[in-house]
Order: sequence, then structure tokens, then C-alpha cells
Amino acid sequence: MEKGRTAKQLASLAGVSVRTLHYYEELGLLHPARDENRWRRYGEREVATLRVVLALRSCGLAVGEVKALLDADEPAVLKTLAFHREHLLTERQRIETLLATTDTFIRNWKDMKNMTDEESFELLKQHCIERFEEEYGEEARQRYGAAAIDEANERMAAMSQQDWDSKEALEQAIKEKLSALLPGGDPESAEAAELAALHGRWLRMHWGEEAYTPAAHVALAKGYLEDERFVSYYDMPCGAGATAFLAATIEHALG
Amino acid sequence: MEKGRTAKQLASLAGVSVRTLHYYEELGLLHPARDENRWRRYGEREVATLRVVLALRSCGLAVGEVKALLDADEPAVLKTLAFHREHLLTERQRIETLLATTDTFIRNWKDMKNMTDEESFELLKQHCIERFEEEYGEEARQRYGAAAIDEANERMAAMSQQDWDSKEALEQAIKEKLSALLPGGDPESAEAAELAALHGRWLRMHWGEEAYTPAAHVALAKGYLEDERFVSYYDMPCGAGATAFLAATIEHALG
DNA sequence: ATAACATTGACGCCGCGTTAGGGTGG
DNA sequence: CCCACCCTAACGCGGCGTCAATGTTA
Repeated sequence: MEKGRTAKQLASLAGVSVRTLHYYEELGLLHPARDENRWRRYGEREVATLRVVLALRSCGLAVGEVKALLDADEPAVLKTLAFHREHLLTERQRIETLLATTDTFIRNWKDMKNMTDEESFELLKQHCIERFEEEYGEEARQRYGAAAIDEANERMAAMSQQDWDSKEALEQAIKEKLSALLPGGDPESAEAAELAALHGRWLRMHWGEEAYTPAAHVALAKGYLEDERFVSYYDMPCGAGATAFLAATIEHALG
Repeated sequence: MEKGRTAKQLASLAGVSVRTLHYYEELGLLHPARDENRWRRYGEREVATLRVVLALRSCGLAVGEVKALLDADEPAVLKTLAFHREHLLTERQRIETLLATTDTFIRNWKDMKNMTDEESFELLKQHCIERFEEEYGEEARQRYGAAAIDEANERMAAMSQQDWDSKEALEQAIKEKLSALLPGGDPESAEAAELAALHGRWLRMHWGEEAYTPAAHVALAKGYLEDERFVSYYDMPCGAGATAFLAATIEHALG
């Protein structure tokens, strides 16, 4: 009889499976000793670590995040927990939306069959808003404030089919002009000023005429450069440096 | 220019990726025609189908469930949606619990380090309750009523460490006796009556002394046989037919 | 020629559950 | 000899995203 608990012993003590212990070890959360037959032996330190891990998991944190917290100090832990709390609130909101949608379909399933283009267009917009939220939501809220994003979303949801089409066309036109100007182009040329104007029209569709100011436009463009996902939104289809070029263009035209 | 939309056209029309269209086709949800170059051509029928698929997906239904609903009649659809709604309610409750747990840890993270055995024991019980809910929750609520299950969970959460240990010991003893008696044993023997008595003690720990009646005990045992997960709970560790033997034992001793 | 489409095929993500195949302890 | 435990290695799930390699159209 060696020192320390075996896998099964710790597993039933902690209420998890042996596989879970192995998995946590694979990811570097646990480091049990081994006896002469390579059997894992969990000492008091591992038991304590596992307790912390399970406690943090019970908040819904991902295992990777828990790993990062194991060696973190208190402020870092609190920051992660607060961040995670926001995530949970978003999740709850998502569930609420799913419930509402489900209830709608339960109430009148017949309408599904004759769903008009109009109704399915609403779904499409909803879909796009959700995609944005998933991809950029958190960053955008931190950078521009939750109220601004919520308002932009509402504005999008209120768009007519025509509005929508011209928004898409505008995005297409911006990318095409950007692609055309990027190789060796001058951000201070007249062509570039047109590009900035196109982007301004696009922005006004999202923010509304009243909320738009040239200064805010320039600030937004600078903000783009600080988030790689925003950067890749233009760089990926138009080429490396596209976002920087666009930002320079806007700053020269409006700054 | 052939008839019907190409993949990209339908994708941007519907607001999903081309990969998604391919995936739905793999699973048999869509069946686009092919032109002479094997390019997919989506006709009006596929567009309509996709609309239904996305609508049902927007309720949070799994793709497999959506597939099953494509050829289903209205009552079947409504039944699935109602079932799904219950699932969403459970999910929401889960998020609420995670939020509460997270808030607790945010309020006093220091206590984590000195978490006593007592507190981590509470977590263990919570954990076990959740595992039960995931595995048997829905079936059990349908069979025995939500109130009974909720009460059993509360009773479990209120158990002391001693109660818990004796509950575990009891489960162990039941399985051992069942394993011993199963090969050729007689459900009407005195040994078998002891087995039924052990199971009765276990049940009283879950239901409480007042709620227990021999008749309900017998009914429960019969209920075991109608859910394969309950059956395998005893059959898997003790051998095939263990649950049936246990039920026969209980019925003879108490019926 | 170039770019923007199209095709099939396959890996990756997360958190384990679940075999499979072979050793060890009591 | 048996059984309960130990080990490693690997696939599987869901819903696609994301290459990769190759062909087609404008």
C-alpha cells in the first residue's frame, strides 16, 4: 500500500469519472505522482487542486480558463469571473430569445408553410445580428459601449428590404474600391476620398444621420486597427493593409 | 446560365455559409440538382425547404431533430416543439444556477482557498444531483411527477456527510447482495427479502419516512423495468436480469 | 491570365464517454 | 483463477469553420 489515493478513489471522492482525471492531467491541470507500476497517486496537493478546478468548473468556466486561473492572483481571477458573468448573461438572453421564437412557432405553426418573403427576411436580419454578436459583440461593446451596439442592432432590425439591399451593395462597393486602390494607391487621392465617403454613407445607415459626426467616424476607423477581427474583415477579402489604408483615407478626408 | 441558384447565391440569400448548405445536404436535409459540371443547383423547392430548416434551427432545435420534422405532420411538430420548450426551460435554469455560483465566488473568492471539507461536500452533492438530472431527469419527472423529483433533490441536498456515506454504503450493499443472489437465486427466499429490505431503507432515505409506502415501493420497482437506463443501472454492474430480479423480490416481499 | 466561383475531402474544436487491448493487486 | 482495478491509445459526438487540392466560368 503506497501513499496517496488511486484514480478511482479520488474520482469517487470528488464525484467525477476517472477519465476526467486523466483528461485534466493531459491538459496540465493535475500532476499526480506515479508509483513503481506507473499507477497514479494523488496526494493532498492534487486533491486540493482538483477541488479548486471543480469549483471553478461549477461556474461554467471552460477547462482552459480554469487552467489559466490556477496560477493567477486574486485580481486576475476576479476579472475572469466578472467577464464570465457577462458571458452567462448573454447566454441567458440567447435562451430567452430561443424561447420566444419557439413560442411563436408553437402558437401558429400553420403560418410557417405560407411564410412570406417578408417574414423570412426578418429572420435573415435576426440571423445576421446574431452572427455579429457572436463574432464581435463583446469587443464592440467594450470599445463603443453597450448602448451604441444595442441601438445599431435595433436600427438593423428596423431596416426595410431596400435598405438592406443598398447596405449590402455599399459593403460590396467599399470592398471593391478598396481592392482597386490598395496596391500602391494614395490615401490622399480624390479616389480615396470617394472611398471615405462610401464608408461614411455605410456608417450613417448603422448609426443614423443624427448620431454621425466626422470626428466619431475617424475615431471608429482608428478603433478598427486595434482589433484583429475588425482588421481581417477588410484585410482578408481586399489584401493585407486594407484596413490601415481605409483608416488613413478616412483620417485624411475628415480629420 | 442554367436554372436555379448556385451555392453562393443561395447562401447569401439565406444568410448562411456554403459549408452549411453542404452539411445540410450530407445529413439529407437538402437535395439540390446538379448541372452538367456537377455544380449544385438549388430550385424553389430547396429554397423553401431551407427556409423551414432555418426557421426551426432558430428555435434552437438540433439539425437531426429538424430533419425528423421535415416529413412530419402538424401534431408531431407541435409535440417536438413543446418538448424542446421544456428543454430550453431547463437550460435557462442551468444558466441561473451558474450565475448564482459565479456570484458567490466573486463575492468571496478568499474563502475558496480555505474551503472546508464541508463546503466542498456541498458541491459534491450538487454535482451528483446534476448528473442525475442530466441522465434521468426528464424520464423521472414524466414518470413520477416533477414535484416528487424536486423533493427528492432537496432531501439529497439536505443530507449530512453521515447520511451520504450510509446512502453510498447502502447502494454498495444492495448491488453486492444482488450480484450474489442473481445466479440461480430465488426471489422468494429469505435472502431476497433482506435485499428488498435494504432497497426499502435506501428508498426511505430519498423519499423520507412519511412519503414511503410499500405500495409505492412496488410501483417504483415496476417502473424501473420500463426505462432501459434504470434497468442498466442495476444490470450493468450486477449482470443481466438484475433489475428484473430486484423488482420480483420487492413485489413478493411487499406486494 | 486572373479572379472568383465551384467541387470533394479531411482536420479541428470541447469535454469528456466509451470501447479496445493488455497489465497488476488481493 | 477471478475480479476489480490500473494503464495507454483511440474514436465519437454537433455544427459547422477552415484549409487543401483541383476544376470551371467570365
